[in-house]
Amino acid sequence: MSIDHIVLGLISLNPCSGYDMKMEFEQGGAGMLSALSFGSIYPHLKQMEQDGLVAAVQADENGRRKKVYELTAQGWEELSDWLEQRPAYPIPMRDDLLLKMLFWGTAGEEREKLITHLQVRRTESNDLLNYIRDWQSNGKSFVDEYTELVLTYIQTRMEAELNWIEKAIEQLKGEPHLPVQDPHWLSVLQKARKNRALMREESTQEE
Amino acid sequence: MSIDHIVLGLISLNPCSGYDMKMEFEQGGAGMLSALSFGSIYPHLKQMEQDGLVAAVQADENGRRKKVYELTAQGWEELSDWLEQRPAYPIPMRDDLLLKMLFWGTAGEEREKLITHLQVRRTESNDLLNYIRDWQSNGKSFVDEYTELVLTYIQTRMEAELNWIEKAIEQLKGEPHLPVQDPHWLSVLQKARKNRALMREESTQEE
DNA sequence: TGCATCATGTAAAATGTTACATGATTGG
DNA sequence: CCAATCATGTAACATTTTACATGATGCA
Repeated sequence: MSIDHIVLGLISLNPCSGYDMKMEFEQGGAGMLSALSFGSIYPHLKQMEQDGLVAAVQADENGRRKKVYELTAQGWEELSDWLEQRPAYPIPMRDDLLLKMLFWGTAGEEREKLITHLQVRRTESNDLLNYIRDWQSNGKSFVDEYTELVLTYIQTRMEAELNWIEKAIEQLKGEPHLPVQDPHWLSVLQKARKNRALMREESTQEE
Repeated sequence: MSIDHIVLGLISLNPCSGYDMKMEFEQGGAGMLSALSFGSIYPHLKQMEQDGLVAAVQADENGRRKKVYELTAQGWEELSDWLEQRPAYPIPMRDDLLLKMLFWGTAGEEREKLITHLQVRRTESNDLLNYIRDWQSNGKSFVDEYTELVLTYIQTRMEAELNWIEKAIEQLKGEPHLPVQDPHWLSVLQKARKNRALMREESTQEE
């Protein structure tokens, strides 16, 4: 997969300009699956035009100069080739909240703070879920059978996340659990390690 | 969030070397949330040592030279600061399969091929799910209450995905649906656009 | 008139990956 | 003894974002 394929796909839905694409990423449906900046979009379009994948038509919409791109035969070809290729398995999502939770215990952070993080996430995910629900019946966007399946996927994923958040918050409001599995006694050693580091700091400052 | 924070977190779990971290990303639990290469890990560790966030101890494990890193007081501090900061909302996941589905209709691809893609994905996701289930009771890895919640999250997400795949395959085996929402008649215009592009190609070749 | 939005583009800076170089040790 | 794995590191390369430059139009 590459940016070029996403660009090709967007144009296949509807001929559009670089600016239109950016809007699609920021406010449209494509934004849920990818993000792209102007500094990336324009040079790519330029290159793709040189390669004969897309063709620009100088269009003037409401008197505003605009370069609207359409796919060439070669562009349709390339898009089709990509679609048929076996999709790459998604690379791990770098999720700040989850990553923090992984280290929450050893760093000895307060449970209350983590609950707050989860509540914030709940609000944000809920907003996004509502946005997607609106989106597929907003009367403006193109939604075919395949798009609908993608939207269902994202909704399902969001709903599963919200359920999990609810349960996680409930659990964290209760008493802390002991480690489930800790064959090397890391949770025990960890406190000593941290204290040692802090001690060393003190003695250095005393010098 | 940055790589430094992930590195700090990994060391907080257990003092380790650059090589250990890579292994953790490839085969351990951290790999589900992030990926990192040697070319990224080593320079970062070097920089972080200079900045006083970590300290290297020349350790020899089984006669093999090894640089094991431990957090300094400043390192613990920095980790703690990051953990308390409001987590960034995860950036859109660039999922090849979903992206392809978004463009499947306009490109006029065959439904059978998409079903195959979904079946492959089902197998891969199923393998990953089994791996995670094993992981939390493999007798080797550290799993505390927070880690367990993260693992539950990933499992929930995977199960939701597998359910969705099942339903999607069923639907695609049936008759195609008409677009749910298409205010600008894109699906109608699209065929003409593609044909026009292909025609132009032919006439060019004839010259 | 002046600010927000539309619209395109470039160059510098940041960031990360791939490929390579190096060398020790374990196990078949 | 030779291949695989352990282990660290660098430099070239690829890619992307950020910041900046430019200019037109709509509207208050």
